[in-house]
Amino acid sequence: MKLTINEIAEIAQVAKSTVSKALNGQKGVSEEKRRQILALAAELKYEPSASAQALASSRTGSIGLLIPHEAGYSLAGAYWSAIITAIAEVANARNHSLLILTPSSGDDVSGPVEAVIRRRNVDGLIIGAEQLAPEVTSRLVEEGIPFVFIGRNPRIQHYSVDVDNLGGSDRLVTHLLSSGYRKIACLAGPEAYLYSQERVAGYLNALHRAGNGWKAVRHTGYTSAEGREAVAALLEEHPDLDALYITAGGEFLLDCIDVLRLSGSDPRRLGLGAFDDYRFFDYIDIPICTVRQPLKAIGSTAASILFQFLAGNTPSQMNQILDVELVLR
Amino acid sequence: MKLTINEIAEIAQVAKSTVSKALNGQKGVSEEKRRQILALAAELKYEPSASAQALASSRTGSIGLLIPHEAGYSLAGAYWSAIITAIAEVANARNHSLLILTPSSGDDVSGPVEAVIRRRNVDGLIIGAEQLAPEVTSRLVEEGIPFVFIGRNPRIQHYSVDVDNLGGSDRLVTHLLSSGYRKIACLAGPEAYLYSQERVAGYLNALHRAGNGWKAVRHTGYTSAEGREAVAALLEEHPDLDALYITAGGEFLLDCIDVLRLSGSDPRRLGLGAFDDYRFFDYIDIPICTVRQPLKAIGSTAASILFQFLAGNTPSQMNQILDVELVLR
DNA sequence: CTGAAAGCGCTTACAG
DNA sequence: CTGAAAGCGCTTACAG
Repeated sequence: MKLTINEIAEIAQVAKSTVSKALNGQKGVSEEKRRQILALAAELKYEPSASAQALASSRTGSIGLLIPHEAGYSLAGAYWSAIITAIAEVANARNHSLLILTPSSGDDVSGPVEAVIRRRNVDGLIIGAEQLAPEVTSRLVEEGIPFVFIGRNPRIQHYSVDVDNLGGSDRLVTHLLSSGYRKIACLAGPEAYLYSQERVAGYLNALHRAGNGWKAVRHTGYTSAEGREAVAALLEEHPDLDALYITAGGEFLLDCIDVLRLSGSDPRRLGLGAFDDYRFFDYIDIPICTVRQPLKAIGSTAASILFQFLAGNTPSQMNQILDVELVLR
Repeated sequence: MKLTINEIAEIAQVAKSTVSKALNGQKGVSEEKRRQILALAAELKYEPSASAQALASSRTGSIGLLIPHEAGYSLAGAYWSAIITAIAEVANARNHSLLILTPSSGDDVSGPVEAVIRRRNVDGLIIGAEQLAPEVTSRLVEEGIPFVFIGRNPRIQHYSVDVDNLGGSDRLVTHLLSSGYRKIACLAGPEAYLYSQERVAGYLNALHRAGNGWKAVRHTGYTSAEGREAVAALLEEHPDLDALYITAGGEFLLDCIDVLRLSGSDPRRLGLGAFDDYRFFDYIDIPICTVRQPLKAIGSTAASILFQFLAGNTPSQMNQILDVELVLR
């Protein structure tokens, strides 16, 4: 049968409340009894029942990662995969479980959030921030469920971990300029996303600083069809462009390369830049410079901030901005 | 405050046991009361507390996915990422949460398993099967915690979802043969892994059926260093090989391609085959034929089998083998 | 069909 | 410091 706190109490000849205090490191137990009880629990390999503890203390011992469904489109699987691993590592170290929450296909993120609020099955949430409606997070605030953003949301001020989109973009475009390209067009993700805006701003900054007058920006959604159309349009409007900076990576980038190839223009002649790095870029026949995001650090930083909240502390900084790395090819 | 079954009972003017039965679809409630209670609960958006339900019923309402840490090496992030998504989808549909379990770095899989046994925080487990020690799963069996394998384990007979490694391998090598290659070497993963053995067997089958006498097999671990060394050794021992079949994909494959390039031999002249497909193979300058695994189906099938167990049913088939798809380039 | 009661395994005031 | 008791929000025999 399951080993409970009652057995421990009986064997140790103390009240179970004493066992509970000893195990949880609370004051009100003599050092001697504490040692005895701790030793006994270790010997018997006792661990408390997660659900009993959760019910009694109203802390579940688990945190949730809420992945917006659309994330699958814009980001390669590698993105969330690396982040999950990093979060799991931190959660492990803190003796917490990691719940993966994701809307049923077709639904938005409010479903899982409402479920979490009602079922009370996590102590806090890490949330992919883009495309989140303010109503959703205000529910979380009402209910006192702490959460941390990965990325930021233009409509919601909240604690977040993000990367230096502006600086990374600026440095990448500066590199393209220093490589001799002068007509660098920018293909960006949805205009509503903060990181799209920032990456475009970095692009414009770099051009401005270099005194480069030629510019062309186009926003697009992340579906294959939209991306292809956008590249085609850019090529048509600016047949003289000599470089293309795409503010996203993954599958989306591959779609763009497809169109470049089909257009008859030789992509190898074009300067190519992208945000998000993949090792396989080393293996394709087109040199492409990228900005690499510190995925593991994003995950572990977000988790650490959440655990600060759970411990009752408020982080000093609202937005944690992590550095990115330029990968030149 | 939290809306509980007591409030529902009070408003509906019935006992809370009646509410519980109505909500859980148990018999012993008049149709009329059931309708009333269900309507009230829906109106008030009542959902039971996960921890209270777990404690009282000793079912947690969540399942766990146990990812062996080493998986990160041998398989690209895409592998588990796709599987997680598929499992989450099924768990969602069944109103269950998905817990991600992974050993702390450096540890093996027994840590999370023992934690699950003691803390009782999942109803069942989906486990990456390779490299699992029989002692670990026998603990699960003792404790009555149901589990399903993804992949199979040579030392443990258990319910599993796997892909047709043998057939896929056979078909791929047969294709290489029909393309005119005659000296096809096979670089396989660790010999202890069942899928390595099966993929090699498929390779040998294809050669044998074609009456092709030339063969060369080498096993290797999945670290970058081991992989590189193995390719180099293969090239040295068999300078006349005209094709290479690598029974794994992802980062490992990229390491192998590195060595081929460095060796001075032109990889474009070589027939190249691999197990596991990635879209970016379309973009590298070496044509490479692959076997594509149905990742989503692996995840959702494993989850379905687990839920069958949880419902008290035993699947008719012990090993579910899913078809793979050849991708020719 | 209906409801009062006990119990799941903990935590947390509270009294001694 | 120590322990008896109540309570967390459910489920599940059990009696009516």
